[in-house]
Parts: sequence; structure tokens; C-alpha cells
Amino acid sequence: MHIPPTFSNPVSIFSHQQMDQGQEPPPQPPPPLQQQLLPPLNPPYLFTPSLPYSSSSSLHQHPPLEPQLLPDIDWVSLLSGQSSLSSGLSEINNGPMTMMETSSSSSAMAENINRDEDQEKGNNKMIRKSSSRMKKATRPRFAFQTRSVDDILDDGYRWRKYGQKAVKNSIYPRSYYRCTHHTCSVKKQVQRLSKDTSIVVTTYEGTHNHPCEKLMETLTPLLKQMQFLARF
DNA sequence: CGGTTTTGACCCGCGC
DNA sequence: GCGCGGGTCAAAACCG
Repeated sequence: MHIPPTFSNPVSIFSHQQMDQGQEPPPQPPPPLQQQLLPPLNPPYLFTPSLPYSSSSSLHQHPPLEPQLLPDIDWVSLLSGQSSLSSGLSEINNGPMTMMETSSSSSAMAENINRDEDQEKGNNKMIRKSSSRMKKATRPRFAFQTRSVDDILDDGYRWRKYGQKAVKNSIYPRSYYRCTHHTCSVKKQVQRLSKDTSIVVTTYEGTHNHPCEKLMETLTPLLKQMQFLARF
């Protein structure tokens, strides 16, 4: 029996540049929750306040919101990136991102192409393979550390593992996951630090284009109840 | 039986 | 050009 890991105990959040260079991130104190909603200091890697990281943490650590505020929140559109609030956030992420996508071959575009190609049955395997390995472009990507006995954190999304690699200078392998949602191309990497084996480094790449099912399951009855109470 | 995990092979970028 | 390391593919195995 152990305590299931959550995002309420992140050790630190850092840009992926540090991970790409194979360096372990410098130790940082746990960031305040507000800080998690800010972009990291060093571009071009952008912090993606894509749910549920920030929201689940908020749910665990923040006191409940005032009931009268809740009826104005459209959780569905918020979680799917449609609301004014999330568009404000996405403005932070998408502005520079657009420039990066135009300045290099966008991996998001490349993946769309590849997905289209995947659907074409008679395609030459090698052609598809080579096109799927187009030059990597920058996507919204960030990593953070979590102290946990489990490598897999329950973030509310469903993931399918598609690879595992041994990491140089580390006794622990790195695992590669892809979001199982058919329209979503978000990936994540999970790796345990060899320096501090209690810390798991999770790297997210991309932004979910669909709501978090688990979070919605949890929030919907709560929201309804609060909306009911708010009428009095 | 369908979805997920495992794992060896393959591809690509980069440094020398 | 070559070797290395990282990322992905895909067939087989596994599992509920």
C-alpha cells in the first residue's frame, strides 16, 4: 500500500532545454502554484499550462473557490482550450509558437501529415518511416520533477507506451508515452533520476486538444452541486 | 478480442 | 564517413 502519486508534490519545473542536454536540472524549491502558470525563463521552450497539471495541483492545494464565482466558469471549454481564460493562456503559448512553426518545419504539421499517411493503407513503409522522422521542431514542452515511488503519475489522461530506452549515465530507462486520444498528439517522457532515485522527471510535449476525462468526471458533479448552492 | 506493453530494429542528428 | 545517443516503429507478447 502506498500513496498514489499526484501533481500536488512537484519538486521543480524547468524548461526542456536542460533535459535535451542530458543535464539534470538544478535543484529548485517547489514553485508556488501561481508560478506554475508562468512561462519558464529561458525560451524557446514554453511552459504549457495545459491541464491537468496546474488544475489538479490547484485542486489539491487551493481552498475551494467561492461558489458564486463558479457558474461563470465553462469548464468544458476551458479544458478544451476554447474559453477566454484559456485563450488568454494560449496567447502566451501560441504567439511565439506560431513563429517557431513558420520558421521551421512544424512537427505538429508533420505529424498531421504522418497521421494522414498512416491512414492510407497502401503507402510505402519506408516513405512513411522517413517522413515521420522529419526534423524535430519545437513544440510546447516542459518538464518537472515529482517525488514519487511510482514512475507513472495519474494525470487524468490516458497514455500508451510506445518506447523505452536506456539512458546514458543512468541506471533507469526513459519511457515514452503518447496520449491515446485519437485526435491528440501529446507525448510525454518519464525518467527516474539516478542521482536521487525518489525523483521522477516527467516531460510533456504538446498540448492536449481535448478535455481531461478524469478531471471532468470529478468536477462535473461538484460543479453542479455548487451551482445549485449558488442559487441561494 | 481489443487495447496496451515490451523490445529489438531502425532512423536521424550531431560531434569528431 | 563513422559512431553514438536519442527517438520512433512495429511485431509479438501480454492482459483484462
